[in-house]
Amino acid sequence: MRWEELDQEPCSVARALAVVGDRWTLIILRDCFLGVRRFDQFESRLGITRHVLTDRLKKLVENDVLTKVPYQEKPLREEYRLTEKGLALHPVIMALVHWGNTYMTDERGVPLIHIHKSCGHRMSPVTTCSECGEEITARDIRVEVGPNWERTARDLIPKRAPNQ
Amino acid sequence: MRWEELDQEPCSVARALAVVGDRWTLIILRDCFLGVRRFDQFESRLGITRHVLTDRLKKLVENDVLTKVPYQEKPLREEYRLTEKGLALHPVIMALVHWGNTYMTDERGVPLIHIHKSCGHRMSPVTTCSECGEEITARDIRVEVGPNWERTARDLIPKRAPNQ
DNA sequence: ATAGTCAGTTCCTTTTTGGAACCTGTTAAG
DNA sequence: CTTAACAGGTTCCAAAAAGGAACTGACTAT
Repeated sequence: MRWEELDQEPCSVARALAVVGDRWTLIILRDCFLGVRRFDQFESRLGITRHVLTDRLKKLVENDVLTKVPYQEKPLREEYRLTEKGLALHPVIMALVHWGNTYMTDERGVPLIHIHKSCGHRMSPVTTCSECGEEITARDIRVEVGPNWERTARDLIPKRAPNQ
Repeated sequence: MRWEELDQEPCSVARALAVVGDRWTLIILRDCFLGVRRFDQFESRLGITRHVLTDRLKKLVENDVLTKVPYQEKPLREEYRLTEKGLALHPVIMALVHWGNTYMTDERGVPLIHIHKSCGHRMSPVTTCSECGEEITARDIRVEVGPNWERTARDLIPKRAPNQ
């Protein structure tokens, strides 16, 4: 499968990754959430090549994750800001940060900490059920095929091997 | 910056992405969470080339996200299972699914639905504060440099541009 | 004896990335 | 008035990664 075909897949993970699933995009977005907005800031902070940065920013704008906002004229200069769709990726970034903090830190501990403005505490993200509010883990969830997908997507959920 | 240097970065997102940040890895892990465990199942479901699949599975095992478990001898056959570290990526996958469901669905609606076993409802993931339990969004969080990082990481949080 | 299964490996071509230099419109410095 | 700096790119080429197909090796089933 080629990468461009991925957004056609009957799977929201695949479709999400068609937009944000490459080597650099999520790191660019991490910087967006830290307030970085300009081409040269991304470039110097990330160590990304200009070519790839141009391409990724363009794709993020095309997919309505970022939007270009002029901050001066003569010459026209635009900065990149997160849209609502882009801001909605915050849980993804937070989940990655939390996993990195848990499993990938060295003896100095976590590089950045997150303060919940309204309660004032240093926090970590907890994924909960929208219906009952309980914390959820992988073992708490059962996956089913969506109502309009029965016919076309019978392989979305794999059959278990005999020994499973 | 080369990709292999990314796990040295003083940022948990970068370190997490050093493990799971490439085009295929998170799709492989999505299938792991659906119960896929064998090489040929991944291959036929994903449309990935064998070469890349071999490489990604090997890296996931090296990083202790998956583990190889023999399911037969003569000839030796091993399947890939999520470790605890791998299971801990569930919030990342759930966040991606939810974002994909919200912004990338077509007229047929979401392909897969998630049932919370204990409450029985169809649910979506909500990211909350570990300290007060409130739902959090990007605007509710302030980021600060961790206690042991003041000297080395003064650029982790960018200075704002004058017009911001 | 022949075909099939599983988990790869090898070989070759195409695509993507890394890295450096160059371009365009404008303001600032000497 | 000439030169330099800045912001946000584009162009060019070499290196790395991915796609695609065929091959391997240790078995099992027909």
